[in-house]
Amino acid sequence: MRPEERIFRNCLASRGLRYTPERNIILQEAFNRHDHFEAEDLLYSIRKKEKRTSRATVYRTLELLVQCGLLQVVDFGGNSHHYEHVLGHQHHDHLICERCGRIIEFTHRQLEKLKEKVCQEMDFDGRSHTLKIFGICDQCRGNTKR
Amino acid sequence: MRPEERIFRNCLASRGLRYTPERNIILQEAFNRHDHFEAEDLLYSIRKKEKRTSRATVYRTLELLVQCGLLQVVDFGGNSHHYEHVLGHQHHDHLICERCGRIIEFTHRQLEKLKEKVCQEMDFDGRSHTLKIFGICDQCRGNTKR
DNA sequence: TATTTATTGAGATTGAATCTCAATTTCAAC
DNA sequence: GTTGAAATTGAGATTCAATCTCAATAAATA
Ligand SMILES: [Mn+2]
Ligand SMILES: [Mn+2]
Ligand SMILES: [Zn+2]
Ligand SMILES: [Zn+2]
Repeated sequence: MRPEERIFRNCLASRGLRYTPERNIILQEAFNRHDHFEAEDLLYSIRKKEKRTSRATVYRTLELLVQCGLLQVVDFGGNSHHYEHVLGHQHHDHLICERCGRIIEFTHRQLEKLKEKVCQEMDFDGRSHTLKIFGICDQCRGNTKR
Repeated sequence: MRPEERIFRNCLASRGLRYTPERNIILQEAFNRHDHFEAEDLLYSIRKKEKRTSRATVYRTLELLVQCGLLQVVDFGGNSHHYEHVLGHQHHDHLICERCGRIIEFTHRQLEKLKEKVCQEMDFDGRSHTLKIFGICDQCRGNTKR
């Protein structure tokens, strides 16, 4: 059994909820993807495969997947939420190209330290963070520096 | 003349646009505030003072104020945009208390350096960034550490 | 004054997200 | 395998911020 399925089953069971066919379809579709995606996209993909699932169930299930720690909402400033995998991905932040919209992931160990320092100085109990850097990606600059 | 008014007038003039009474009211109201605010709040405040202004004009004018560099959109993850002053405020980032919703501003000079480093390593021309740290504020922890 | 151009506002529209509730499914107990 | 309680689903209604439409109005210009 795929690890995400086991986790989802366990999480649901521990809350007295059921692993239904609809939830299975949505889980599969969410983990077939390997980029950031939107709820409406997911719904569209599922319907294209003639698997009928309601919009309400998609939204409800994505919320459950977030609660179970399998997915995460990530906000790129548009008018809709985006989701990404948590399972199998370490924490990372994002570069966002303002010209082509490309999203590039990165991690930087110093950022974690800096976060600790800021929290200490501000007497804040920081639990999580998001850093987004907006600019122009290398492709859009035609691979010329600056 | 208040500096924000001069800037707004100049910016509008340079684009062949007019400084109207409605735009004046909205500018004033936006700069009376000294925290993060939403378009609907602003509209409500204006109407409470019996100054009739349409929702469309408020949204349109806020957009102009952003384009003129007087305001900035800042996203706290809710379902609506928030605005904050740019004029008279240096760049800063935000701590967001997940219990009481309080927004705390901070600046940290190392963050700018780190951003430069990340951009260099990733071959990305970074123009701006936002860092949000989510957690629990000192007040919500009852002023006890951790 | 006449003409052009920008602006406004009431209301319609969009679109993501949520809600409602009757019908259906699931599961455990008998 | 029948029964009943509890969870789940889906079609469609609803919400809400934000945007759009377009006729009426105001301001600038000739
Ligand atoms: Mn990501
Ligand atoms: Mn701020
Ligand atoms: Zn790009
Ligand atoms: Zn707090």
